[in-house]
Amino acid sequence: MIMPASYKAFAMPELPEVEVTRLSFASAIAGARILHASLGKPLRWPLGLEVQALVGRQVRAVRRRGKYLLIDLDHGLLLVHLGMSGSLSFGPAVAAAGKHDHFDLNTSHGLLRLHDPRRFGAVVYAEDQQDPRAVKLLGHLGVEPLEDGFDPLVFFQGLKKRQSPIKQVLLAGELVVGVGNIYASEALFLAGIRPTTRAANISQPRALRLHQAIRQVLARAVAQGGSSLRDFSNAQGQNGYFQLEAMVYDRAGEPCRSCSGAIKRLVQGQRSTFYCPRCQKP
DNA sequence: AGGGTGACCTGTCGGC
DNA sequence: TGCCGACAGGTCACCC
Repeated sequence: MIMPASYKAFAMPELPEVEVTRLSFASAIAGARILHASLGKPLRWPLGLEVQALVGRQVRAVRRRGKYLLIDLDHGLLLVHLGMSGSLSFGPAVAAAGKHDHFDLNTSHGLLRLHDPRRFGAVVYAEDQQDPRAVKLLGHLGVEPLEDGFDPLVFFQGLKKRQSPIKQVLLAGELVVGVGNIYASEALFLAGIRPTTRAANISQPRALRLHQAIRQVLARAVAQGGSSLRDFSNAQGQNGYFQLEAMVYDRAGEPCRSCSGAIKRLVQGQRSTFYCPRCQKP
C-alpha cells in the first residue's frame, strides 16, 4: 500500500472513519521506535502513565476494536478514542503542536498527532487487554459488524431482549459496535425500519434486513474512505465524503431519494435522528 | 438489570 | 457587529 508522505485523517469518527484512519498509518508506523511523547490539555481520561515512560518503546501494530484504536507496543498498548471531534495525523513533524493538538507520539517513522478540539477523545495506557483500564473501556462492547462473528440470528435474538427504540439499541453498542449517529439513521433507512420501533418488536425478516444494512452501509463507507484517501494530497478530501450520498442524515425537510416524501427529524436520547416516514415502517 | 438523563468541551451557525 | 441559544460524528457515571 502506498501512503502519502503526510495526511490528515477524517474527523467524523464512527467505525468507518476510525478504520480508515487505522489503515492510513498502521503499516507506516509499525516497527517505529518512540523518540518523544507529550500531552496537551487533558483529554477525557488521564493517560494512566507518566508520558515519558513511553519513550524507547516500539510500536508493533495498530488494531481497532469498535471505535477504539489499539496501538500495540512492545510493552503495553495505547487505547485511542477520537470522541466527537478527534482526528489523527501521521507524517513528518513539521509544525509545532497547535491549540487543539493534545497528544504527540514522535517516532522514528514520523509524528502521530491527535487533534481534538472538544477533547471528548482519549489516549489511555494499559499493560495488556486484561488490564482493568482496558476492560472498563472494551469489556462491554458488542461484536464487530464487519467480522464473521456478527451473526444475523444472534443479532435478532439480541433485539428481542431490548425494549428501547431500535435507534438507541444500535447506538448503545452492546449488540454490535461501531454504528454511530449517522450510520444508525442510514442503516435503518436501508432496512425500511422506523427508528422509534421497539427493538423487541422487530420481526426476524426485518432484523435480518437490518443486519445486512448495517454491514452494507459500514463496508461501503470504509471503501469510500479508502478511495478518498488515495488522493489525499489535496486537503479537500476532509469534507464529509459520506454525506454526499446520505439518504436521510441531516436531510430534514428534503425529499427522500426513494419516494420524494419529506425527510423528518426527531430527537432520541438527546441525539438527532432522521428518517423517511413513508419508506420506514414502525 | 435496563432504561433514561446529565456531563464532559469547543466551535459554528442562524436569529434578533 | 454582538450576543445567545441550538447543535455537532461519543459514551461514561449516575439515577430510578
